Amino acid sequence: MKEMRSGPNAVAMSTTFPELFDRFSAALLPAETPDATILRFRSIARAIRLDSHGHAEFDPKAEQLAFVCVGSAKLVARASGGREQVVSFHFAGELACVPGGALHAYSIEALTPCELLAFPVGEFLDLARSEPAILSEVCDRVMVALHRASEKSVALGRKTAQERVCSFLVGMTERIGVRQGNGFAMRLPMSRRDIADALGLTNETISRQFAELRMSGIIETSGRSLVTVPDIGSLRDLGGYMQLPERNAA
Amino acid sequence: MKEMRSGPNAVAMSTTFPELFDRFSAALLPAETPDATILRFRSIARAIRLDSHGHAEFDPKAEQLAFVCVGSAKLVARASGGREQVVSFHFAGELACVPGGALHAYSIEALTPCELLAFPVGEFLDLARSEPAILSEVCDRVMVALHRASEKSVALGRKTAQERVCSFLVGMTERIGVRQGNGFAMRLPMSRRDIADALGLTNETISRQFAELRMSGIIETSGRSLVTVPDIGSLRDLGGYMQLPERNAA
DNA sequence: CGTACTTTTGATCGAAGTCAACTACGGTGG
DNA sequence: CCACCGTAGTTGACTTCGATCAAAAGTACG
Repeated sequence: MKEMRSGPNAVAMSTTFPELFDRFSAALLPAETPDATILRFRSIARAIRLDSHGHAEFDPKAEQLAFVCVGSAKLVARASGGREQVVSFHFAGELACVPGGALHAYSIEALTPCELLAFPVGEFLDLARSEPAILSEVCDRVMVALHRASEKSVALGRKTAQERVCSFLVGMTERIGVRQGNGFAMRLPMSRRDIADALGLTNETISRQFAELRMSGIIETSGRSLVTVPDIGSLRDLGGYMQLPERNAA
Repeated sequence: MKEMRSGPNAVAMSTTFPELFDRFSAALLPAETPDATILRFRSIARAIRLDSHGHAEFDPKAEQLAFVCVGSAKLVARASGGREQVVSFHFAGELACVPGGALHAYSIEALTPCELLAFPVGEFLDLARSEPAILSEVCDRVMVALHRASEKSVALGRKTAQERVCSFLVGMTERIGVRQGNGFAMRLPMSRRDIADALGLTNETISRQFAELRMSGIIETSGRSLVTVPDIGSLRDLGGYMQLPERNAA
């Protein structure tokens, strides 16, 4: 029971536990799941409510699955010397895997007010085993996370600052962008610093890259968080991606 | 059937398909799996035999699961300008996830002569759904891969060259090292260049870091591939890891 | 035993980091 | 509603770590 500790900004909020759990079960538990199983998932779920910038630390030995019910969050790893790496960003409806027994310290931090359900992986998978459809859904989601991590390692390992920023923006338009003519508009919930920590850069470098992209008309910004991309193609061209030979009709 | 294309070094080798498949099924299919299911796995498995440095390209649209039956391999992503990132190394008995529909081009390349079984993910998971134990095992392995990727992104995003090399060596001792007194010895199947491509550095930098570690007595080397680590603790201290507060007895 | 490739070592360069100062956004209270 | 203030973001000057370019030395292969 002591395995989760919430940070200073952890705060009571509106949504009730049943409401949170409903969002989880709507997303991950198939309709035909027996009530008994649902109840057992309920009994291992732990609600975490975070104010903006609030953070949740977990027992470093116990791996967790965290379902984001509302809001958005980042999964952060800490290395020596206070260095932070944002491993992934997560939006409502997504599942985050918080490693246990790792050599870095992981935590989940809220980008916006945020409500999560955390499950110890072991017990979660034990239950899921009784319902292949759940296991299959979890497996799919973990694979998506792995693919994102693979793509990201290319950026972190081999790309320039500009390419990293462009790939980041391409990825974000796909996840939270709303179509706008030829391009996209989006409200980024994370700070320049968060972006820097995700891309292995500094906030100054992010700022400079945003400035350049603004100059060349690739993006427009308004306020701290609103970004519009008039033409997603030119942004993608700057992402350092492999030019795929496939060019046939969909 | 045209989804897999083997490179110039793909070559015929000793192990027969039934032998390869047995290794796969011993690792991933539980004893109680019905013969019909085993047969269906067999029918979607595709054997890939690679000479040292041979490579296998896959249909970029179709995600694959590749089980390494014998030998060792690297999962490589290619970005524009011929840049390569080694996403992960894999040894016999491990499962590699080759992303499909990605913005980079992925391939598997042999470090040593190597034999794989490749499965299209969709069909694989369809079959696995009938046997929760298989799904559960795959899920576990994919999570391990995700954790490694998370830890690696800390290295790529926030660590110095020396810290990256030390974390790499720490990870390798855990995977292929053989205990030797206080430390470990191992034969690294990958070249300096492979290590560089995995750590987001150059082969020159790897060479220089190895030289420094040799100087300070942290490692000893013999020939190109033999590395011994007299004291794993001092190597770990240089890895830039979080100094975990946990210091209690096991 | 020779030869081709990998590794090592050295010298120089450049992209991003660091340090510092200034600006502007957006939330709070008057 | 507007003025104020703290934080986040921007911009500039300089530094640094690892990349790049080049050449020598070492391995392991035929």
